[in-house]
Amino acid sequence: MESTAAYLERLRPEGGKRSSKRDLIVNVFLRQEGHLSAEDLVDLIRQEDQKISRATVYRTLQWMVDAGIARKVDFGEGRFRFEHSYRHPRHFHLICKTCNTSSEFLSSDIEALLEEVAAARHFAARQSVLQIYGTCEACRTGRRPPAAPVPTDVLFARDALRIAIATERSGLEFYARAARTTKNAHGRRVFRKLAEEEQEHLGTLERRYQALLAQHPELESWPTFLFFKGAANGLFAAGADELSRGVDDRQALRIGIRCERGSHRFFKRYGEQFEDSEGQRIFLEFADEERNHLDLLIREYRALAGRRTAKTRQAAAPRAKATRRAGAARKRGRP
Amino acid sequence: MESTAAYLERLRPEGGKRSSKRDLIVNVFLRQEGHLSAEDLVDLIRQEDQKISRATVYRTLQWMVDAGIARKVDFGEGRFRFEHSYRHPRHFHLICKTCNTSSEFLSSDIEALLEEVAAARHFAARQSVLQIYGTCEACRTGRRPPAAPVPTDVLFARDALRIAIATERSGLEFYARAARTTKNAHGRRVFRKLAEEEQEHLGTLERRYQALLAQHPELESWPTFLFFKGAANGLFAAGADELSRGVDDRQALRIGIRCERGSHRFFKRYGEQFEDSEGQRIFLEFADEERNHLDLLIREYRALAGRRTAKTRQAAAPRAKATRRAGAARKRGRP
DNA sequence: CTAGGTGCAAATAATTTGCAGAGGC
DNA sequence: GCCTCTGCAAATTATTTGCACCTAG
Repeated sequence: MESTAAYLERLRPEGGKRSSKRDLIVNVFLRQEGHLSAEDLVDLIRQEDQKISRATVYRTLQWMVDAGIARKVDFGEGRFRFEHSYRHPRHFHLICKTCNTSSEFLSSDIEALLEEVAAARHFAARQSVLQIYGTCEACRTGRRPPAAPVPTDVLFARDALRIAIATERSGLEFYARAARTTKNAHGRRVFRKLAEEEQEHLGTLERRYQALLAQHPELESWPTFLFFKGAANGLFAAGADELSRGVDDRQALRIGIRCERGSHRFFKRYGEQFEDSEGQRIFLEFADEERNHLDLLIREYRALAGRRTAKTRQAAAPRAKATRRAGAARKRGRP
Repeated sequence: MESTAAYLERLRPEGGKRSSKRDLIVNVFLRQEGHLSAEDLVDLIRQEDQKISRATVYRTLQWMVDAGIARKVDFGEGRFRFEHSYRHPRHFHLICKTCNTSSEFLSSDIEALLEEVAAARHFAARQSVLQIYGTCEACRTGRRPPAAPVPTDVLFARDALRIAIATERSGLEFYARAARTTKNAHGRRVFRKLAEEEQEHLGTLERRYQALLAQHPELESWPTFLFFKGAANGLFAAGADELSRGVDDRQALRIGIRCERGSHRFFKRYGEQFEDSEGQRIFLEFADEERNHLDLLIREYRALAGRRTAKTRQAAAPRAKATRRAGAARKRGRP
């Protein structure tokens, strides 16, 4: 995992000079978890160095924002707060007006809808700010939230893994069922192979999830950070549903392709947008895995469609539609 | 349609005194369309009365916010802007950093996802702020946007009508197809009756849409304000799709019930949340219409399920599931 | 030695407040 | 007459800037 020192070295702008003051401010800032106002940070700094000027803190904050180390956030309080990007993915905020705390979440579904809105208006979106104001659970019930805070990137990784696991699990179920129901011997082999691959991926993911849990024992007590309906709950579940209504091997393959494509997109989206830390590695790896599934499915689909086309060409001939679809699938596959 | 005077009378707080200064400020403010800063408003006011103090403008803005006449919005500029609620539904913002203009949209799908996130965190949401920052079409292409601005509530009404029309249209298609495919004579009558009702509603809605268009000739040149996939594109289209794969009358009714329930919820959501103007009336009327469809479908479903249950009870007996579902539907229906 | 970096104090910018007088009910 | 509203000027708050000095490269 990348250290704060390596992270800073990577982001430090060209032509700047080192300075012990700035280093102190940056280090104190990166040690914090929450959303600090400039004043908060001045107070923290003053605990270690009485003489640092407010102006220097402001200037250093601006420097960090320019370098991409910090993000300036506006909770409508009439002043800005700052959060660091180190091991801290992009996110939205829930802001409690009672205790003035904020918690974070990310929703892939919302992000997708935002993109659609921007596209419909021909608007080149660069950044989205989403804040839900209200009262948090702790303030309404009096219960205190769990003690030790978990870094956001860990929550992100946890949820990404959960989504991946759920996806692979329903994928496994889907292919296992397909293997059971198909009458065609080759089809059975294909689906069984796919089911085995899913089984293996599933094992890898579950081990990784357990490892993450071992590192952060309280991890599971924290609420969902990353919301996403697109993969497991949406696509694969619908696919399994369609399957249970009885489809042929070709349709089953097509459903599989649709599902794998959806989850590949999900992992790619978040892998690419990750600025730092473990997250990017995990996600791009998942994206690759999904891509491999997709390729396999497309190859199989192509072969199956070809065989069918040949067979039906001998008998009657109304399979043109299926052949065209196979052609479209080929175009989207690898060369 | 409610006048500004009636609107103010309704919202004016108890125990306050009239004042010609405040009246002037409020009236000038309500005449504006965009998002004004306090300074903008001072400049506008000074054109009509040189002596009005900046402090009074600030105090009046606060008074309007408290009364619900104005909303304070923060575009991250370091100062607040204000927009009035008169004929101006809740919305989100697209903010162009180049020309500093903002345009508005609303997405029922995003709002639904926000509610889910808040519920998952046990967070009592009171208000959501969503801003997409970037560059607008006009700034990128140099083309100027259409001249005469259309009030937001009119755009809202237009899109609501479009959604309603699309919903009714696919509902009509759905029922017409169901009437055509069912073998059962009673089922044919039921679906034909439903199709006729949809036809009539469709006519009403289309006339209303035309009337709105007559009032605002440039209306159709404005981009979508209200985004919603839940009704026409989502539910009914999926329903029609299911139907085309061949379902029996009972299933068709169940699909209809699901669709009508979805669109009823949509209209109720926006009808209830409307603060003012035409919008609320239109939406609640739509909600009622959808509710009537829903009731009719539930009655028919109940009757059909009853008949089936009686019939199958005579022959074999594995219909318990269907009867239980009919019972659940009854609970949700009117007494 | 020289371009940044820093501290201090003053400037700015948006908004609020204390207070004395004006005005509606 | 009382209580609210208004104008003016001063205060407050968050942030930036001018300037003289300091320090790393």
